[in-house]
This record gives sequence, structure tokens and C-alpha cells, in this order.
Amino acid sequence: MKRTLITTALPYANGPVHIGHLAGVYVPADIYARYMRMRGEEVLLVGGSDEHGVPITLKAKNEGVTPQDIVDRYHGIIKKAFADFGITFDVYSRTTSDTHYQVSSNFFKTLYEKGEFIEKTSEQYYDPEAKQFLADRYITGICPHCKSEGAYGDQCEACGTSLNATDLIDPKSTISGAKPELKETKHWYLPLDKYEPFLKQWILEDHKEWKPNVYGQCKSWIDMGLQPRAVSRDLDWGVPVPIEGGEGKVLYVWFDAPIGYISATKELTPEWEKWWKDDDTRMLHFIGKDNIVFHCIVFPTMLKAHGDYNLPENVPANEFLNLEGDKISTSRNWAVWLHEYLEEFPGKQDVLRYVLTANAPETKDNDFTWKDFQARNNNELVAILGNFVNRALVLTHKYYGGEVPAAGELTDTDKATLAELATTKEKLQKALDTYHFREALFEAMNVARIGNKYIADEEPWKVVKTDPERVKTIMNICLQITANCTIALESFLPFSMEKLRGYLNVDALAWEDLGKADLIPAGHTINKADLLFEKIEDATIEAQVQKLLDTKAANEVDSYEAAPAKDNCSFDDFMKMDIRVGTILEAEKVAKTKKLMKLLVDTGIDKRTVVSGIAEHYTAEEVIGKQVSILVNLEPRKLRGIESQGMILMAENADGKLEFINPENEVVNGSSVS
RNA sequence: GCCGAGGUAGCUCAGCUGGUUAGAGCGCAGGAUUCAUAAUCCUGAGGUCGGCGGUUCAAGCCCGCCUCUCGGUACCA
Repeated sequence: MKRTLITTALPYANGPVHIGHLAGVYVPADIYARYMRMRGEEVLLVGGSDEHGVPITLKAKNEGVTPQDIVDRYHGIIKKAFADFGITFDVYSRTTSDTHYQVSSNFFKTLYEKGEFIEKTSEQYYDPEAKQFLADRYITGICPHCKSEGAYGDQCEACGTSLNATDLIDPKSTISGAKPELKETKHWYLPLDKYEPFLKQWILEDHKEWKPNVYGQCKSWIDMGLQPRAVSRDLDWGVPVPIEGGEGKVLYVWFDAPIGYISATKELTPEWEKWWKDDDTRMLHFIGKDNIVFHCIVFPTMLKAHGDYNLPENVPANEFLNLEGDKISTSRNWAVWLHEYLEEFPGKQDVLRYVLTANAPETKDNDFTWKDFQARNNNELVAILGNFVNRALVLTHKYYGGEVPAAGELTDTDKATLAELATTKEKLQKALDTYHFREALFEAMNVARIGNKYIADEEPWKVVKTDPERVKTIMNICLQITANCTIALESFLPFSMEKLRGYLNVDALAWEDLGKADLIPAGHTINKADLLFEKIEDATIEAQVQKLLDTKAANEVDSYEAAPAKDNCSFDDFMKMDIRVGTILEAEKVAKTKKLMKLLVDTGIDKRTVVSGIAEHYTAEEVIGKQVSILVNLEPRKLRGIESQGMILMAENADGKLEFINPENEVVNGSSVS
């Protein structure tokens, strides 16, 4: 088999890593790498921290430290978390390393010299006081759509629309507060469009075996038509553009980050080129779905344009992991952080590895819940695996003082049981080879299931009274099955299998030993055993859930900032508005819209139709009969073909939830509000 | 709006190029058992495979329309 280079998405060093990172990328990559090593294959697992880009400079600025301070802090935390969880990186580097500056710089130069870039001059906002160009994030202003203040140059957080910085009304630099001016700047672009025919062939024709989510997203992008992409930015944090005219510019973070895989390999070994350029090497990118386009389209185009490098053989991207029903979010602190988990569940790395693999978001987004975490630990790790191992070990000590008995003649059941181990190996191998890790884990656990069934069927504790000779065979087989567990489960539960090998007093076994019935010789002495896993109590789980609920409550209060008051208006202006109390008589969601609901309101004056954007917060049933405040003399307007005659007044809470403004006690419809 | 992925038992998910009574784990019910962290083993209940229509001798799987979730992208207020 070819040697295998496994890359893992570079985590962004503006925060610690959480269970989503682990589940989507690092655990599957590590399982695969360990599996390959057990098979005796040549394999490299590379990773590193992604340390450039605007968000890091923003964070540094907020904290009054340098970007380097920020990335040093998080690189340390991230690297330690991975090591603690047993992610067996051959190298874990970072994109601020000297090697990376050289490698990415040279990569850029090569493409430049080959004429692979296009140069384009465009107008960008420039801060005359800070004397620098402004990234979109550095600019705030009034959103041209919803008119709310404080919209960022790339997105308005109030209405969610993505923006161009030049669309903002009354733009301001967040660095100096100055009014930015448009200024010309030159950048280099990678012409993805030029590589469209190549990408079509390489992905759509030659890699139909890629996962549907990966293949589908690539197809979607290619079909839409690819555009040249800027590879440089006006910024002072990053790898400097290494050519004339590049002063004050750095490589765009997406360009330098994947080159980090190459740099990391180079730091590890002088033989790095064989891992990147040799036909006998295959490359795999383990990533999350947010990275599909970069790893399937952009980076391969870079590699292709360069000419010397291999392209990935597969990109087994996972979807996202949610936490207790909500999207994981670093900024909202909605996450289970790896370093915190280890403080609260010391020594339980494997439990998390297990749960995240068993419930990995392989085909669609999945949900992590603490209740499921507990159930999988108690019902699977403890009850199936831990229990079987314990039964085998306890009986061996009880009957033979810890000395492995010799097997006698095998019965049909014995043979069938051993044959099942071999079948399991086949299935397990097939699942691993095709990156189906949750299925693989299930098959690996089957070894313990087979053991439980065997021991229950053979009932050695009964047979020992009538036929002690037979019990020797039974127990020998139980111990062989236990030894098989250490192989089948090694890549999933490395810490526990090391413990188990300690109990069995054996060394690590090779993959090819899986399925064999002579892994532990007769006469071998096993050690005193302890429990492999322990139950997790309800109280422990409740504490974790409570911790999250506290976070949620804190988030809503903390994050809320009352919008500044608008400019004064005259009393006369205010009195122009005719606000009444009315009652909703009928309601129905407007088809094909997300937010709109069509309401029939009794205003006391008449019964009229109002279209209101409340459908995300209320169902039709729950609003019928409610009294509401309604602006009745608003110019009627057509929304989705329905004429809306007025506007329902709503208050928006910190979490975005809309609430009706209604009288404390019921009043007669048509009562005016002033 | 357009593109992509997903919608299968209470929960989490498998279902190969369409082919006999649709599967697994957990949960639940009943039974067996006591070596084991009340763990294990056996049996069972439970599904109009999102909805409607079509192709076919035959559809969860193919086609069309609709609907919901997630993601991408575009545009309008």
C-alpha cells in the first residue's frame, strides 16, 4: 500500500478547541492514523495552529496585546488539549513558524514567477489616521438595509445580511474612529476559473467516490462558475507578500494556512518531499464541512498550479456537531471545551472519544447531549465492554489464580464464536478503510458483545461444578476474546486498551493478530485487574447541564447592549402615528417565507389584513385571540403579493425573540395608544 | 430565488448497481441468569421509509411536484 499523509484542519488560534473540533476532525483522523500504524503502514499525521487573519488582530487589539501574544496563548492550550486526548500527531506546528514563512513565501513566489496570478487594482477603504487599509471587519456603519447602526463591513448582525463595506452608510474605522476614504490598492488573484475544466474532470469525474456532502458541495461551486480569488490583503499580520510591490501586504490567510501542512511536514523531516511529491504517497484531508471548498477546490488548484505536488486522494469531511440542540459557538461560550472537560472528567478521555465517534456527524449535523454521553458510558462502555472484561478477568483469578488455562478440544460453539471474531475483523476493516468510523466502532465493540454472549451461553460458573476441564477451554477463549478487544478497540480507546493490556500483562498486538485464538499462551499470568470504566451518576450529568444553562442565561444578559437613542422627533411628528389596540382574529403563515405571517386584525375601526414578520417566533394558533398594538395609519404596502395595512408593534428581546406589546388588562378594540 | 446535503422504529443512525415478510444500537415490555459495576443473555412490541403523483412485473432506493431542517450563494426591502 502507498504511504499515507493525513492532514487535519488547522484550528484557528483565537480560542481553545472544543468537542466539535474533536468529533469532526481530530478523533477520526487519529483513529485512522492509529489503524494505519497498526497495520504496519507508513503514515504521517500532521496538524498545526492557524495563526494569521483579521479576527486574531481584532482580539489582540481588544485585549491590548500583540497578535503574537494571542496565538502563543491559544497555540499552547490547543496543542496540550490534543496531546491530552491522545491525538497522535507526528508533528503539530503553527503558521507563525519560520519554516512556514519560508515555505509559504516560496510557494507564492513560484506561482508568481510562473505567471499563475492575475493582478488587479481595486478601491478599498483606507484609514488616513491609522495609515492603513481596513479589512471589512474594521469598518462599522449604518446598515443600508435595516438602517441599524453598528453593522460591520462584511455583515450586519442586526438583519443578518452580508454586505460590502462600500455599501455602509456613514462608515467609520473602528481603529481610529476616522472616516475612511477609498483608495486604490493592488492585489494578486488566483484564477480559479482557469482551472475549471481541470476541477470538473478531477472531482466530478475522477472522484465520484467522495462523500455525498463533499462531492455535492464541490459540484455546486463548480456549476456556479468559479471566480478569481484574491491571495493577498492589506494587513500587517501574516506572511509578507515576497515580491516587488508587496510592501505592507500579506498572504491572505486562506492561502497560507493549507501550506501550513507542507511546512509542518518539512519541520518534521528532511524527507518531507516524498510525502508531498512522490506518487507512492496518498494524501487525505480531514476537515469539517466549513472547509470543503478550500480543500477540494482552492488548495488543489494551488497545488496544481505549482505543479510539483500531489493532490488529495480523499477529503472525508464531517458535518457539524451541535451541543444540546444549539450550534456550538466560541464567542457565545456555547461549547464543551476540551481543557475544561479534562478538569471535570480526569482520565476519561476515552469516554469522550467514544461518544464523539459513536455519534459522529458523518452524514449530517448531529447533537451532543450530556444525557447521551451518560447513556453511552453506562450502557455501552461500562455494561458491554468493561463488564465483559471484568467477568473474564475475575473468573480467571477465581478459578486459576490468574494463570491462563490451556484450551482443550473445541466445541462447535467455540469454533463458531472464533469464526465470528474473524468476520468482525473483516467488517471492521472495511468500515475503517472507507472512513465509516461510527460503524467501525460498532463492529469493534462487537468483539465484547461476542464475548458476553459466549460467556452467558457457556455458563462457566455452572459447568465448573460438573466439568472443570471444560471450563479451562471456556476461560481460555474468553481471555483470547479479551486480547482481541485490545486490538479492535485500540485506535478508538487508546488509553483504556493500554490499561487493559496492563491487566492482561501483554504487549501491544498488531492488526494482523485480530481474529486469532492464540494471542495469550497457556500458563501466562495476568495481573490483578481494576475496572476499565466507571458509571457516571445522574448528579454529574445534571451539573454539566446546569453549567450550560448558566452559560445560556449569562449570554443573554451579557451580550445585550441597548441601542443608542435615535435623534429627537417633534411631538407633532409623534402624534402623526395612530396606534391602536386590536385583536388578532385569524392568522396563517405566508407560504414560502420564513418570517411572514398573515394576520386579520380587529382594530375597532375595521377588520384588516396585516403581514407581520413573526412566524419564526409564534405559530398561527398561539397568536389568535391576542390583543396587540397596531400602527393603523402606516402607508399600506404589498408583501409577497398581500397588501399589509398597518404594522404590529413588537419588542425584541436580547435573544432576538419578539414579544407583543399589549395592554396589561384587556381593553376595547380601537383604544388609542399614546 | 438558485445550488447542495438531509428528512427511515420513542432516540441516534444503517440500508449495496431498485427485487422475497425494511435493519442495528440505545430505550421500553416479558423471560432466563447470577461470574460480573442490577451489568449480561434470549424473546417481543413499535415504522403509511416527510407528503402527493409517476416510471416499472417490482421503489426507502429512479423521475416530477410539494413540505420541513441544515449549509452555500444571489438579489430585494
